[in-house]
Amino acid sequence: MASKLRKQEREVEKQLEVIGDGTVEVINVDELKAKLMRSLETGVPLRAKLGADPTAPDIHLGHSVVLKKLREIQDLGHEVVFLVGDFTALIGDPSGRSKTRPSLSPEEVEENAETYREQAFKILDPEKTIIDHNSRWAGPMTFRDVIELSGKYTLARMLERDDFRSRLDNNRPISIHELLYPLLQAYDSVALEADIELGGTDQKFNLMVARDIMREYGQEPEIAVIMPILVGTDGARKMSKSLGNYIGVGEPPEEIYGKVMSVTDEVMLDYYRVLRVSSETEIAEMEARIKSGEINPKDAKKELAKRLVKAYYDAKAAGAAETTFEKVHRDGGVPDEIPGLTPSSNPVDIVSLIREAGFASSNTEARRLVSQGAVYIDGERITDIESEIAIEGGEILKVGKRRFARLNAD
RNA sequence: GGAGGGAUACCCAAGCGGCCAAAGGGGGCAGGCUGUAAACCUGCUGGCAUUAGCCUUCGGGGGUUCAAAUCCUCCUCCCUCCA
Repeated sequence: MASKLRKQEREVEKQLEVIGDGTVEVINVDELKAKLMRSLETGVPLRAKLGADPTAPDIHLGHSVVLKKLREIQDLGHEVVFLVGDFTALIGDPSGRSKTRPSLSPEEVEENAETYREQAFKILDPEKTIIDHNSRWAGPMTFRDVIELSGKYTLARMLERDDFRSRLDNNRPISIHELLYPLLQAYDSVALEADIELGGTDQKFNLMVARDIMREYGQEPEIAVIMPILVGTDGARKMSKSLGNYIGVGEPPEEIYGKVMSVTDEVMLDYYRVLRVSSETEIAEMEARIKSGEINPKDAKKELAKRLVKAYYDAKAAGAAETTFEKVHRDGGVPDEIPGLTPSSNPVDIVSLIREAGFASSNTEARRLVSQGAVYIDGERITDIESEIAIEGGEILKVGKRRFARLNAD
């Protein structure tokens, strides 16, 4: 009996470690411990929730931080609910910014959600993931229900949120529905009776509200597992699709590889850490070696790029992406696979050729590229805007460092 | 209900009668260098034609003027304050 108990304790400790690894914060660890203990005793898995806003369907490395944690929890045998915020999406824009997002139709939401799911399942185990939609309970809610829900929270507490506080202080607008948002999200947890909710640090406030609201509804508050936010490829702002500084998990291998390579050395180290590509000790060691000059940061970055491609494709794709990258960027060569192009006339003037290849959106831009020395045919730089190119077939048009087309004689 | 502020190119933001295709920054693109699509330096960044030049753009319409992003007027939208 005593040994069984000890075994359980060890299991709980193990799970706590797995869940806590790489997090910024777990609120609250003691409560989590109690939940885990009870789960082991009763054999009922915990239910972990992740809310997904189906407005921007491309899952990127930033999302992967949270999804990966969810997968780990899943692998511990717990239940994972992937909650599509279709109802919230129909209302409009909840977060920060002033710009109103156009409301989406249910069809659009479903379409986005489908893409989202597909990509999320590159990380989550599709067999063990429960998909739900918050319209299921939020839709039938009456105004009366909403008032009741609103009555469980105060403005003062809402204003604890930095975002709201600073907007209020700076005389910037806060619309009412924005105040409702955390409540709605919190209610999702009530409806699901979630044990755990995942989120980035930017979600901390919402997660705390959820805990409070759950208590108000007589439930045990969920555990907030808070993950770090991943910085975008620009190294300045958080990774997000709308900022265009993201690396999508659904992008082609060469693209992922290349984008990782374009990131600064500093961001690279951050990616190693936040994406937990290596263990903390390995990363620390690597960092020291880079500092001492023992390792070239470039090689560390290549390793990162390769591992990430491997995570979303396989080792073969990673190798191929690396080969292509080396060929193009180190050796100034040509990738194996490049799109073909049959010009509308032969010979063609260089400006039309560039435009037909889609490498410039106007003649002026095409001319600019030529005069900047960005254009090559078979490795030979074209500097004369008037150049007429006679095509025999097989010539390689290169514009800039990374845009290629193979020309066909027609 | 009252008073005020604002809308400028991909984004932020100057300009407030001509010298404005419109400062500056960001982003993007290109070149150089390199360790790479890092960092750094330089250039370009409305379109057509590239010689000159022409056309379109400063929330929308209408005006004033030889000439407007800049002045007047109406409209639309956004924000703030007072009530």
